Amino acid sequence: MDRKKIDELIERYIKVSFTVTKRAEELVKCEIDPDITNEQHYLLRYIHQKERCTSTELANVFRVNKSAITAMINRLVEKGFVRRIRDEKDRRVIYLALTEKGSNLFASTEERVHKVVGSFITKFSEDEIESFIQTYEKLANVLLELEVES
Amino acid sequence: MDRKKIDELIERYIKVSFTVTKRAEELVKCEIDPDITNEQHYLLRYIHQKERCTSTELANVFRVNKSAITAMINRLVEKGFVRRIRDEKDRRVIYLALTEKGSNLFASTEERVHKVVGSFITKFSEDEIESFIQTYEKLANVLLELEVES
DNA sequence: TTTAATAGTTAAATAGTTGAACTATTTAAA
DNA sequence: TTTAAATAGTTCAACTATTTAACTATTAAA
Repeated sequence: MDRKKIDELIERYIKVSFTVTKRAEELVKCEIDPDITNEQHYLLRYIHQKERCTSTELANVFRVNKSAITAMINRLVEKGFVRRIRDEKDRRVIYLALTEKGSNLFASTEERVHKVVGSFITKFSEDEIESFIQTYEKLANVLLELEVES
Repeated sequence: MDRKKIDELIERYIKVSFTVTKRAEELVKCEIDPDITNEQHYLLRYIHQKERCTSTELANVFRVNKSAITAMINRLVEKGFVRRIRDEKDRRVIYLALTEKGSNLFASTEERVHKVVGSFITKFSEDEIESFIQTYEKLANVLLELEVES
């Protein structure tokens, strides 16, 4: 691959990822309950998927400091969507889980988010979207592997 | 495409885009001058590319209210990276442009960002990355067309 | 049994964001 | 032509998200 082509691809990637990220965030915002933010919805998604998890785990997955997680989780706890459960074996650890209310909010919101994502994905052929996502997943794995080095 | 496959693709897309976005933001942050934020770098990039633009245009491209742009541009002006230029024909309009200092900062930062993006892109074959970006661009266009409807 | 490390919180500071109210200016309508 | 509507941008208050440093509590290791 020659230098010129590489530079062209880099420029295109930077531009397109900017556009898609901004627009996708906006679409998600339209679908979620106005009572929560996009980031809060992503937290609910992660906790839902794991059933329960710790602040340290969230900080690592969301790439922020633990204190940022404390602040966001506090808001979700205040709103009654998340609860803290102290580990009885290791009393330093506090597990986070969705409440009934949080679970319901997540389910109904995620259904709308799925619909809107689906409305775009179905504009592509199965082959095209499958190979797109495969490359995207490879890229994600490359980025995830970096962590080992740091 | 059957329902089950669609749902699988949606799940994979949501997951992978989350991961890549978070990790990419983190990498950019490592490369940019600690004196500016990622969003500020993206503003510098856009203004650089357009040579000059307005707040209204930035608000539309960055998908935020104009008052958010005012706040961010104020910070960049205070730091001496951006200057405001009043349009003499239509005195409501204020053009934004990079200063010499802003231009230099952007150039050196963008070089590092290019390098790090390049280090990932070159892990893929030209064919694979070309078709990945093509689909990504199609997706961006689908999202950009929505604007007309709203 | 001190010392290290780990898990999480608090507090101060800053960036980014929205929404409403505002100024200034230009365009359009009566 | 004068008044009303639209446009461009700013200000302000309130809020979320974030970092860094200092902190508490608890567990693991020397």
